[in-house]
Amino acid sequence: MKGADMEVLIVEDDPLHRSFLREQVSAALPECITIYEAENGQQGETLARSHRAAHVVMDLQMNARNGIEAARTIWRERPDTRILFWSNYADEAYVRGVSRIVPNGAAYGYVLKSTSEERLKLALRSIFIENQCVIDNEVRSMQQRSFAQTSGFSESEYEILMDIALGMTDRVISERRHLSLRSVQNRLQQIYSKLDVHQAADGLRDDSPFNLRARAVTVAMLRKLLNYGALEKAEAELQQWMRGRAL
Amino acid sequence: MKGADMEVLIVEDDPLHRSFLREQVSAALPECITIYEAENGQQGETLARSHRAAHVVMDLQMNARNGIEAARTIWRERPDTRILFWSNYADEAYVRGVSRIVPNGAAYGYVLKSTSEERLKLALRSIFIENQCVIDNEVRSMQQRSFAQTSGFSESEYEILMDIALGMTDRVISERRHLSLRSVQNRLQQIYSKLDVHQAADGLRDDSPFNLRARAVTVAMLRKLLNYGALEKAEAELQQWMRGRAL
DNA sequence: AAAGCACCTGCGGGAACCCGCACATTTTTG
DNA sequence: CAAAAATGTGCGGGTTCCCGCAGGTGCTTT
Repeated sequence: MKGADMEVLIVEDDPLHRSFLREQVSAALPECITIYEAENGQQGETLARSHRAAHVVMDLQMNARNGIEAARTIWRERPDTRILFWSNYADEAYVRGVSRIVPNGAAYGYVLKSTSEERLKLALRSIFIENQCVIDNEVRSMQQRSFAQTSGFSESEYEILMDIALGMTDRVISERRHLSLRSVQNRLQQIYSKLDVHQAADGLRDDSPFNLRARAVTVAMLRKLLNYGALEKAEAELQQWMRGRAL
Repeated sequence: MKGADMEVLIVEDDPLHRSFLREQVSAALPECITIYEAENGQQGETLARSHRAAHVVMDLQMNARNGIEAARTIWRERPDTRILFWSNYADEAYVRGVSRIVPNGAAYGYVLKSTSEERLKLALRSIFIENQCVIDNEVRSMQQRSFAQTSGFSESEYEILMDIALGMTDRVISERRHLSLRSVQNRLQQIYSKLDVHQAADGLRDDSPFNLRARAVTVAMLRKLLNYGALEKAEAELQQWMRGRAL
C-alpha cells in the first residue's frame, strides 16, 4: 500500500482550515501527489465520484450539504473509501451520525480540530496508509457514553426523541413508528427519566414547573444529544414522510 | 484618531483564525503597534480590562464564554470601546443578541467570516480609525427582516418563545413574566401564527399533526430565530430565577 | 369625542398529554 | 432452562394545553 500515486480529497468549507489541511496532508504524506479540494459536501461528492478518490478528509459541519450526508453517498458508491472526519465538536449527535453510516470494515477516523498537528498527521498516516481506524479519545469516550447505559439512548428512543423535537403528536408518532399510543408514551416516560427532566426546584410542593415534552428537547440540546444538523435532517425526512402520507 | 500607538485585542478561539486575524490587522492598520490575543470571552474580558484596550475584534461563538457576553461586560465598563464582531453566521439570534447590547452611539461592526480580505481590512479601518459602524449586507438584511413585520417578533414574544423553548409551563411563565395565564396563551397564539405552525399536510382533514408548542421551538430553530448559544444563556438565567424563587 | 389598535384578563370546553396499574410477548442473562 | 429485563398494548383519570367568546384598559388616529 506504499504506492506513490495517492490522491487525497479535502472537503472543508472554511478556506483557512482548508489550506491548513492541505499543508498538513502534504507534510504527512509525501507519497501523496494530488490533492483535490471541495468547499462543501455537494462538491465533495462530485469530486469523489469523478476522481475515484479513495482518501477523503471531511469536515462535518458545512453549509451546503453536511459531511455526514456526503460521506454516506460516497460510501454507498464505494464502501472501501477511507474517510477522516475532522470536526469541531464531539457532540453525541455527530458521533452517532457518523457511526451509523460507516460501512462494515471500512477504515475511518474522527479527530477534533483542536488536536495537535502531530496527532492529525499521525491519524492521516494511520488511516490512509495503515488502513486502520483512529478515533480521538474524547470522541471515543462519547461513544462509550452513548451506547452504554449511562444516559444512553436506544436507537428507538433516539428516534422518538427526534420526533417530539420536531413537534409531532403522540398519535402521529405512533402512526409513523407503527406503535400503539401507549407504547409511544412509555418511551417518552423513559426518555424523561433518562434526561432527568423532573428536577423540581429544591423542595417545592409543585412537582415540576416544566412541560416535560418541551423540556426534554431542550435538555437534549443542552447535553449535545441533539444539534441543529440532526434536527434539519430529521425535518427533511419528516416532510418527505408527510408527503407520502397524503392518501 | 490617527494616533501611532493603537492597541488591538483579538478574541477568537480558533488558532488558525486567530493568526489570520493577526495578519489582517497588522496589514490593515500599520499604526497598530501592539496586538493582544485571547482564546475565549473570559480571557478577552480580562485582557480588555488590564490593557484598557479600546479596539477589539471578537468572535461570537466560543467555548468558554461567548462573544456577546464578553462584549457586554466590556461595554459596560467602557462604552466607547470599538468592537468588530467577526462571525460565521448571520442568525437572527446572534444579530438580535448583538444589537441588544450595543451602547448608544458606540461604533461597532459585524462582518461575516466569509467576506473577502479586502472588506475585512476596510471594516477594520472604518471602525477603529473612522469610528463608524460597518455591518455586512447579509447581516443588515437580517436586521431588517428581524424588526420589520415579516416574521418579526416583539421583544416580549421573543421572551416567551424562549420560555417555552426552555420547557416552562404556561403557569410558570405567567408567574415569571408577571402576566395572567390567558395573556401568556395569547402570546403563544401570536407566536404560533407568526411561525406558521399550522400547516397541515396538504388538504387533510386533521388540522395539524403537531404539538404546537414543541413545533414552534423547532421551527424557530430551523429559521435561525433561536440557536444553541441563546438557549444556553436563557437556561442559565432560568436556573438563577428558579433559585431566587425558592421561598 | 369617537373610533381604532394593542395589550391584558376571565371563563369554559374539547383535545392532548402525563402516568399509574395491569398484562402479554420477546429478548437477554445467569 | 428459568429468571429477569426489555418491549408492546389497554384502561382510566388528573392536568395542561389550545383557543373561541367576551369583555376590560390605555394610547393613537381621524
